[in-house]
Amino acid sequence: MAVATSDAKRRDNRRGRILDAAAVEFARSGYSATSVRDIAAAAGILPGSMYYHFASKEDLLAAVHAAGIQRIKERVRAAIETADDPWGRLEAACAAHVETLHQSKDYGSVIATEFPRRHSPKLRARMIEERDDYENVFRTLIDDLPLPESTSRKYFRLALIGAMAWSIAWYRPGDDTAEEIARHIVNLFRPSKDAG
Amino acid sequence: MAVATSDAKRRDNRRGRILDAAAVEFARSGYSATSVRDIAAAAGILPGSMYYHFASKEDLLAAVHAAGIQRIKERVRAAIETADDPWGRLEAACAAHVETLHQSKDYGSVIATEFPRRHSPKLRARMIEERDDYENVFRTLIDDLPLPESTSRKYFRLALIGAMAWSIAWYRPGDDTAEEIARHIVNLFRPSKDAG
DNA sequence: CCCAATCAAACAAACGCTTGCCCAAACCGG
DNA sequence: CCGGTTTGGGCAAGCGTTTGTTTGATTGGG
Repeated sequence: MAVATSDAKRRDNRRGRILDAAAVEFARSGYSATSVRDIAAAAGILPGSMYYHFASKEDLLAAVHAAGIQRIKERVRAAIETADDPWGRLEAACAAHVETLHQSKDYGSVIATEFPRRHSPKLRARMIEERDDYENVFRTLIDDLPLPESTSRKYFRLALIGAMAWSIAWYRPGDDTAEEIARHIVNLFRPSKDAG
Repeated sequence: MAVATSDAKRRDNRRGRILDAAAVEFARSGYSATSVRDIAAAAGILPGSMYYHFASKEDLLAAVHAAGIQRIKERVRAAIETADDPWGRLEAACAAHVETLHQSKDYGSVIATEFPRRHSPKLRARMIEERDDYENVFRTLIDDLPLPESTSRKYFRLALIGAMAWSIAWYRPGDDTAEEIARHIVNLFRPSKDAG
């Protein structure tokens, strides 16, 4: 049991290092512009060695995407617990979302950057499913908000997620923190602005 | 003069056909995943013939980007003229922006999809310059809005443009029209929601 | 001594790009 | 009008490189 765990841990470490390297490279250059050799070099292995752990480059992207969704979902879920009122919970969730998105060593920006449409049907379906599952967290949060009846909660969610995702296009280190960005964005969507 | 015009027209037509094809392919698959052979096939020429009109594949992207910015800027500028009040002008601008972004045969989605960071310094500088110039249109529009002092106009602009840009990630033909999407999004950003 | 894990090397295919050639239309002195 | 010349534009072919992937040998900890 202890041996099995150690084995699994080590395998995960190797696999994890490749996964980390792939996330960094995919985030920097995009999937198509990243070569298996780039990833291997960043992970400190030879290109062929990757294929012991992953069936293909596409499989690697799928793993990065799944891990990225899992992490951001965990962090957002944890952040929600720190607040009680609906708007506070949304703000906490957005702060965690933006923060995770901008950690370059993380998988976040791959999610905001790789469009499902551009990948094979199989991978596309997986990506959409995982994203929908994650976005349901926000769906619930937004359902709990006291909003005017005229406000479309669907567009609220899409616009909010879009505004946050787009931040990776303009954000530069040294700008505001992720928390400040999230607070500003949420405030824009708050009907009674004078409450902020 | 008439002959010269005809010559220029024909040259522009050839060049234009390659440009159109490149825009379509770049929009569908992204720059890196699009080959010169793909573009040539879509334009009905052989791969080598492209290099008579453009120095490189990167040059072709630069031309698509410049043309895309020019078109969307023209349309947004024209749309602004159709309204008088600040919020109406912003809504008209956003409708034109989203509409242009979603016309698949157009160059709009290349703008929202190709991140300057991922290209060579030279091209990156060009892209950023053109985008900034275009975004100044929105900067002016937003400056004219009557907003609470607590509202950051910078984040207003970034969030608004992000929300619209992200629509290419979720929009499917058959959904709402670009005008409806823009109206919904602008309403979300309007402080007095009951005015809509 | 075994077997999980990695390396070294190479594969075929696709890549961006270059070159040399060719045809048709435009040009222009006579 | 003519007919030689220029030239815009595309074709055919292939350059060297890089791509994702495979394979067979090798290694080292349990």
